[in-house]
Amino acid sequence: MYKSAARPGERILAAADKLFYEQGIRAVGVDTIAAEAGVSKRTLYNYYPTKDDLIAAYLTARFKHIAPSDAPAREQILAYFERIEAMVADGSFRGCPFVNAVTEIGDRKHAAIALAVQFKEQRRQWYRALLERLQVKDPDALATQLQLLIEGVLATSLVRGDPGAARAARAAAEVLLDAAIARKARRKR
Amino acid sequence: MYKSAARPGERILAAADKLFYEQGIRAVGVDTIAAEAGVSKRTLYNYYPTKDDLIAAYLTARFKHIAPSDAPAREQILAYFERIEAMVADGSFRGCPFVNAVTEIGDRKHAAIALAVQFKEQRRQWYRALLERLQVKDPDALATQLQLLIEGVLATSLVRGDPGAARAARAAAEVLLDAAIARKARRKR
DNA sequence: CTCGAAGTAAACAGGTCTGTTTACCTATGA
DNA sequence: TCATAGGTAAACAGACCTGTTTACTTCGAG
Repeated sequence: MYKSAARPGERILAAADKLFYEQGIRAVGVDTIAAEAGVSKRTLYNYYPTKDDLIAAYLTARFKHIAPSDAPAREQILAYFERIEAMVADGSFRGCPFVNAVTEIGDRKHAAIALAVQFKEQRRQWYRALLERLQVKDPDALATQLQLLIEGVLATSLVRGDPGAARAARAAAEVLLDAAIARKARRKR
Repeated sequence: MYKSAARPGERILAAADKLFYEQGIRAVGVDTIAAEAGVSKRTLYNYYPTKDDLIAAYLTARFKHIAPSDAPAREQILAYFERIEAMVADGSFRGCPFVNAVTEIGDRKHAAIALAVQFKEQRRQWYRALLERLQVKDPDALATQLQLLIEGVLATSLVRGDPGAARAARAAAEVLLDAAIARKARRKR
């Protein structure tokens, strides 16, 4: 039984996602979101009692876990840089939504800040798990370093939409991986 | 002949710098800046005809060239990570003002975006010059990679004010430097 | 002494924002 | 049939924003 393309709640969230990400959280008003969703403001406030709730819902929805894969760990790690490169190349990239939210929000007690911290840590753990499979010496430290490269690519690509940054980061990640694996091998000898 | 602690124009810029950086460009209104500077709004608009002019002046003032130094190149590079670590540790760090401006502004034709791009490129060239002194194989590529680490540290420290990120980045930079120098040495043999 | 530049204080104009309210509509299930 | 849940449309309240204007003050140079 189809009532419309999607339920109001979903359409609102989709509109918020598009507008918040493309234009920024502070730059977009609730009226604009309601119009984009094809929904009255009354309905929007029925689903999300405040704009802050909508912001939190937007980030929560972006908080996707990465599907586990059996592909080689090294390839999975490097593939992430390639995905960013593709997003930058097609012009749809506007930085990391979580970092942007932290920049825009100011209030450190806003739910969005905690979500951002959690998201980054979840990603770091994802790297760490892959690195453990590679049996590098200090997976935790290397995971942090790889994530620093990722963050660097996100920020750099926001400022200057040049896919070259992602390629450079990928190359740097390879150097770090090789160094960690070589050290391990040396230790093994 | 002292008229007051500082000229109105300088006080306005100092107030704008403090408030824009600490709270964000969009979060701070001109009234607040005028009050902080101890200046009437009329005077503020006399010095900076629009808020955008004030934003541009704020970023231009942040656009400092790094003083040339005779210290060893490698130490100069690593010292930058330590400076960031110190800023994060004392709680005064709120991200890179240029990246924040790009995030907050939206309009790609705003003078602030060009300033941000120039600033990042200027920094990259600074690394490149130092790396040339170290005679690494591809100073340009390595400069980009080091800057990615820097950007990563800035973003990560904004989200989570943990000085550990800066230390991890410093360690990663050392690995990249060592790898580039070792490759060079190997090539020399 | 006086004139003009540069400043203050405060109101105002016109716009936008979040959030509320009012009045109306429409489909569905008992 | 008809009550009701859930929706629309549009006005409204109150805050805040950028930028302008008006009227008044202060102070130094000629």
